[in-house]
Amino acid sequence: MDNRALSQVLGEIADLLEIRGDNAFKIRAYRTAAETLATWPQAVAQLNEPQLRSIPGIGKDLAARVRELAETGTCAYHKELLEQFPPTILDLLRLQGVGPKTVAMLHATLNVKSIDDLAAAAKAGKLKGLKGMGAKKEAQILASIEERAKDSGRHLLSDTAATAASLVDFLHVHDRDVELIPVGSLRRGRDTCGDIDILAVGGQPGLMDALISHPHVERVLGQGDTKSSVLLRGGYQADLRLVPPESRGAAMQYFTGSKAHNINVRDRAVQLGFKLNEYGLFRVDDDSRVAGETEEGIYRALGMDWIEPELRENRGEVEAARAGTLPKVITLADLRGDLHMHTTETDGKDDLEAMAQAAQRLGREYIAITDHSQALAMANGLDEKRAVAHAARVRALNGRFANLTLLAGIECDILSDGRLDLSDDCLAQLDIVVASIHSNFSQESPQMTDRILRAIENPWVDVLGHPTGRRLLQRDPLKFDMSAVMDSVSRHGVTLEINCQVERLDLNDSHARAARERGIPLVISTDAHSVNALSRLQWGVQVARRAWVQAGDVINTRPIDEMRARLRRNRRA
DNA sequence: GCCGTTTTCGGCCCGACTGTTTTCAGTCG
Repeated sequence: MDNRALSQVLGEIADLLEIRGDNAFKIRAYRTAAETLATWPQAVAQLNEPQLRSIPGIGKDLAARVRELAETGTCAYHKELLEQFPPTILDLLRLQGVGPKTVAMLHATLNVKSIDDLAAAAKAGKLKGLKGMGAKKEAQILASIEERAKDSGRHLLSDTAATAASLVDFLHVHDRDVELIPVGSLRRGRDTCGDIDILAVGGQPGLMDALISHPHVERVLGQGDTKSSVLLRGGYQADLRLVPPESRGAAMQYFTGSKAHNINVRDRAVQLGFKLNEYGLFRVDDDSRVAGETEEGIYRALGMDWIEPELRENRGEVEAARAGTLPKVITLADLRGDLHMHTTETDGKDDLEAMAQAAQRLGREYIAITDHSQALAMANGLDEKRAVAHAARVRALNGRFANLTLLAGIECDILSDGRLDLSDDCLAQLDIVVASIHSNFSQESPQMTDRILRAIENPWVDVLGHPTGRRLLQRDPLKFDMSAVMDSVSRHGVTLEINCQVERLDLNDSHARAARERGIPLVISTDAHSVNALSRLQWGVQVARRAWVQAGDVINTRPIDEMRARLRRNRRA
């Protein structure tokens, strides 16, 4: 069992305990353990009991549950809870505005067991009239069910990548020599992925049996000599295709997509008297093979430069590839610093020194410590006095970590009316201010637009953090006029963030591209709340690459002095 | 269920907002 699978079971136990109305601190213990294990750097299933107990938040009981899961693949306690509530009831908790109490009440009174049950009850008007429910609540529930339906069957990019990687590892045990290449939306780096497509170059048909024997396979959707599909635990569909070496490039090109990109490329092939399919590029008149072993060969034969997978969305890349004007997109190695992270001073899991040490180990040249401001009371946000004192502690660490500079910043809340949560006087004393929205998400567009514009006008705002507030597969972006906001940040020299939290990836690719085209500076930051999360920069880079972003567009690719000179507070004439 | 130079019990970040109420329960982060 990998760490994510273990973490998922513990998380489900927490959810079920919550629905059952169990002890809140016990629930929290399971929840924090789930979070810790999900990103733990070692394979947790390989650890023995004392090693497990040395992990913070894992005690006697949780260590035993983890050992049980590692050894048997299941856990009696989890099963016992699932006998009280069907597993589909957990989906209800993911609905915006529906929590454990509501789920328990709906289950007890209307025998609601799934999202479908709830939708039917809401449509029949059975919710209003129940304790604590009115017409508004019923409408809100229906709306969030609709929001969810849009995303059904999709998964976060990072989860998909991890699942694909574990599948590849598993298949390699059965055939060490086969080359396994994940393609599809995963290779294109989309923020969410529908299914997992893996090419097996030069593999033997026995590989199909191996796939089907994977312990996470719930159902075999189809099995043939060259293609098999399975449904994995967690709702992933995975397709494995055997490809002969001479078709390697053609298959990669074909199965990486996107569909729209491929249509455009095939159209180009037809114009030139070729036929392009997953086996190769062929001349129409005599069916002779022109290319197919490599993607480069195919694109070259079509008079194009090779196109980075992230760009293959038919957003002008085919034309640019023909003209030789494709961008040299940013890579992870281009980034020198990280300008958004939290510590135990507010809601981070690791303290200032630990974060600095980890950043140094990762080779960052500079980091900004940006803990929360006072409006986020539940995160123990900083008031002005604490903000200034915390900044002093951050600056005092400079010199302690070779080749790492620490900047004292804050992630300051944008209040409902657009004022900032701390005074200008306080913000002026810091090195960087990231301004973000964490409350009142449901304002209508005019009000929300005014709110953000007002915040941007504050002279001490350097960066707009996770600008659209979306949470992938959970919450739609805030409603506001993005174009007006981009005009304003452009005028005021404010930087827009690409936030690397895997469920945010905010800005998204198309907004980031629009920003880049307007010359708006970007920053790619982790928003890490723990040491482990500091390595998350790759996901933001993925978004940036899809947005045609080049190293020069991103301020944290610069050496520290140049980066600081680009911050709004240091740009005043 | 975890944790502990206040350690084997008794703590465990908690305020804002919404929709339902007539003083509050539930959700969010």
